[in-house]
Amino acid sequence: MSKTTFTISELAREFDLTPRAIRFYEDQGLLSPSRNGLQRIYSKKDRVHLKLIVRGKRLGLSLAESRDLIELYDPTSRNKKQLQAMLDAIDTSSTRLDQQLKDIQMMQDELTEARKRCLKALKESEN
Amino acid sequence: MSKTTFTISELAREFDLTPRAIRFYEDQGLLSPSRNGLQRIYSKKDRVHLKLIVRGKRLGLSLAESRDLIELYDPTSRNKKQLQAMLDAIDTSSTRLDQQLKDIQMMQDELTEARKRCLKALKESEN
DNA sequence: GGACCGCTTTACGTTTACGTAAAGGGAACC
DNA sequence: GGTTCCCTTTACGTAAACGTAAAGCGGTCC
Repeated sequence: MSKTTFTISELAREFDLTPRAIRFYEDQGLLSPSRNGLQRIYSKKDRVHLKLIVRGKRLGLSLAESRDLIELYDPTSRNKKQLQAMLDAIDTSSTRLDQQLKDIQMMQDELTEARKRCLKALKESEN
Repeated sequence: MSKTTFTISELAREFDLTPRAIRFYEDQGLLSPSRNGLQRIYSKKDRVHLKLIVRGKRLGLSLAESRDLIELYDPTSRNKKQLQAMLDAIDTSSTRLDQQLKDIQMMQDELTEARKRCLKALKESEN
């Protein structure tokens, strides 16, 4: 049976963050751990949220944007208007990801060229 | 014959930036326009640099990181050690882009699932 | 020659995402 | 009961990336 709760330092180690950062995410409404006295107790759900946060960070999302994405996770107890707004948000996110995909492709191409030039310069310096 | 020089507001419009931002990039060493008196005159090369900057921004790069990438463009007048450092930097960048590619793939998958759940909730609300 | 326009510099302000003390709670070990 | 951990709160500090006045230069249109 796998672990179901985590301390702040466990999660900090796992995701290479500081406890300070994790508390800050809670402050910004991205996490909501339960408590044992003063100590925070993180659930599997919190861990999933953290995973989304660090992934978002690698893609340049702000914490506010990651929070919005996290909130897209659960469509229950929403009215029709809210559901339509969710669909729009999903489309916007997806469009952005498509653009990032193109950007990555172009950057990779340019890096490949840069590498070629670099190797050429290395060869020419060895004469 | 295509345009070879640009004013700051032309580039600002083209890349959807403010003149203030463009001047800031120069301040940080990413651009080096020539001058006509006080006025800045941007070359095609500057424009290419700007394009790299905004692309980097979309991928979450800092200006310092974009500046490093821009400097990878020209391997001339570098010694062997510098060329080796350039190759390492290229590898590091490429690895990061690979990770971002995976992140995008996962996010797209999750968005697809979120959309499904959303549509399902919409249907169920229409009974 | 005055008004406007676009560009300039200088400089202080702002947001985001934490870092970094400082001071304390609580359980565990000796 | 003292020390050691690991956690906590409060609060001020900081780096990055600009925003935002304020004040001035230089050409041009009327």
